[in-house]
Amino acid sequence: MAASLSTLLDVHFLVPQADTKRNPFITIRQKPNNRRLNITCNSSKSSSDQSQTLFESPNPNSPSLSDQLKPLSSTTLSTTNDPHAQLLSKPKSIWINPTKPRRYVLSLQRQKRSHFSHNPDVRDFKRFARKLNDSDYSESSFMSVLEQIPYPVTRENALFILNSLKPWQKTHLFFKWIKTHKLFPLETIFYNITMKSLRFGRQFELIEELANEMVSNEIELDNITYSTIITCAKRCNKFNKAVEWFERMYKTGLMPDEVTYSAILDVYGKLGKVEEALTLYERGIASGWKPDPVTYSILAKMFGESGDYDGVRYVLQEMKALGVQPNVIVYNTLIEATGKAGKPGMARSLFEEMLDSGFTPDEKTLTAVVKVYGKARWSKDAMELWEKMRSNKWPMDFILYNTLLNMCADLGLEEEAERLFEDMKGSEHCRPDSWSYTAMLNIYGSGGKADKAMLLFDEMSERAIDLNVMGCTCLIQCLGKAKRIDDLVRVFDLSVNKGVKPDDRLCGSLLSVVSLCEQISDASKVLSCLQKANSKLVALVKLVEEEQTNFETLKSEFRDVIRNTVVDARRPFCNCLIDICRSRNLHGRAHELLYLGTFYGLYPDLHHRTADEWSLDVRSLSVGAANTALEEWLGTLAKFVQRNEALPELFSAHTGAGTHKFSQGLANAFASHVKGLAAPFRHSENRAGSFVANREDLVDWVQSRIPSAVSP
DNA sequence: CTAGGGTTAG
Repeated sequence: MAASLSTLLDVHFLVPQADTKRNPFITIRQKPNNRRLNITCNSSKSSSDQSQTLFESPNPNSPSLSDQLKPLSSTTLSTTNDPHAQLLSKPKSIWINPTKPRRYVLSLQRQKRSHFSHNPDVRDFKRFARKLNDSDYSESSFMSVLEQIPYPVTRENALFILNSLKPWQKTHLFFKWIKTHKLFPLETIFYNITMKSLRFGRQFELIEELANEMVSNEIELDNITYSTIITCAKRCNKFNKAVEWFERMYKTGLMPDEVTYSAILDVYGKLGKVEEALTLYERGIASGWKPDPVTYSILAKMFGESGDYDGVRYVLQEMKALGVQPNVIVYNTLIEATGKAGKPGMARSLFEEMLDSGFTPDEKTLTAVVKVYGKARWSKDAMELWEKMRSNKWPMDFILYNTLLNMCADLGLEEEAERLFEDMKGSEHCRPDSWSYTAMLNIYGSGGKADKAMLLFDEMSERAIDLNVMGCTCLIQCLGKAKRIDDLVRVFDLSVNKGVKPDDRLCGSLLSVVSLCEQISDASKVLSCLQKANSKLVALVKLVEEEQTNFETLKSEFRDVIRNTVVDARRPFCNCLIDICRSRNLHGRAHELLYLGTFYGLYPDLHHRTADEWSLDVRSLSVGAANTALEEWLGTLAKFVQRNEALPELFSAHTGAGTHKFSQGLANAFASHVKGLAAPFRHSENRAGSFVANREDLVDWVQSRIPSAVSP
């Protein structure tokens, strides 16, 4: 793929670069983040990441900036060879410099479609098409029905049938039938219609076969052919093929129109090649193209995928500059993109602007907005939105319902979720599915409502809705917290028997229950579940609990388990192991595990030091791990005090403010631990979720405890 | 899906 940019820029476009200096229209608009300066070949990173490449030496495979900016006149087609040369005389568009011949990367006129007329006998053919569609799948029975085709089989009738058939196999068979019977010459449109059907079946190989057949039979490939090929390749994730056919189009001298052009723009977007897409876009603009909303939807989606706020702003700015009005889809994409870029306020104003412009939001709009509000923890806005949805009778679908439920789970809105869930049960088209149940189990799990969770579990069996692995994880967490170990074992065994494949998160959940078990007998019941899912992890637990275990053995087994664990579950595993140690009074082992976790990079942001302040951030730690980390830290500080080394004015520990309704635990546990140690940390008044101590108090405290060491 | 491009869920 790395070659595409250079080929597009240097060979196939065969056009001079837009003169942005002389072009008053372009110069007023800024590319996001000065993108011009950091063109990279594989720009899948976000714009902020890309800034790192700003001063690096250029990739030898990618054209240098000056290469890209130099006029390509030496390699271009001459003006007179340009099939669209007449466009050069396009009268006084303000941004076209009339003294400078301009080359075009796309045709400003969309390919016209010839519409085929309906015959009087279309009714017969309609009936016959239905018969073919109802026929058996096999080639032989399709062909036997086909023998009864009404007459005359004119070009129009054949096109009508071709257009009506599905699935793709039947379209393809009928196409071959037309070909063998040679009733009339196969024009481009026959190929185009057939390819479209093949695209539904994602049959890229067959499409390519037809395209090559067109080339060898000298049947013209037009913009419709190319855009169909390109979008099929895209849907089959054959992006290199999409680019290849786009380049082939230029080679044959055919200009893409805006449909084909935006199709390839989307290919670059899907590849995360932001620079390339922008270059294409700008060259289109420089050709005098006024893109339609589809193009901006593609660009907005691309920026949304990388969470690029500057990019989203660029899209808005461009639309405004060119006077393109967004439609519902563009608004949907923009709202989604601003949400992903972490700008909920912007997303909300876009939504309001959309309503003010008289648009009715659809399911996708509302799903996007709900996600934004949930992520931003804007419960009030979310609930107001829900009321509006009901009173305006805006459309709902089950994805929107499930998104609302997930949002309630994130915000801890149990009653609201229950109301929604009841709504779903009473609805015709949005009955709760396994995702809905998972969201409810999540809510009950976080809220410690084991009874309600078990009722749902039973209800799922009655309704034959499968519990998925996440639902199982939530339920197990919930039952573990409620100390209902026998129910937990029953749920686990039933789920596994029904085909739930335990993943690392589920194992983490079981492990955390082990740390909560006060009775050895309970712990061993849970461990026997874990044994079936991850026996190595159980072996590690045994090793951790065994006082005789030497550190090197622990280290190598720990590394082994962590290496075979998905990244997201690694820190939770270590947290739980530490909690197990703390609950078994194995404090030394807990410190060893914290050391190993830090050593293997599971706690990368635990410590921060500036000249004025040293801080400890335990927000991603469990209670036991946080306490262990605090002890470790105080021990280190004590050594500093004893050695009379330079200390900052302020010390702080961050436990998080617990914005989540159910997540107050860490701060409370931390406070009581601090109290137990009589350490001089106090809740910070101006920083929620932080404990602070000043140097003087801390030094006094350490000295009062000397010579007894603070930490092991 | 009436020859071609864009949007929704842990």
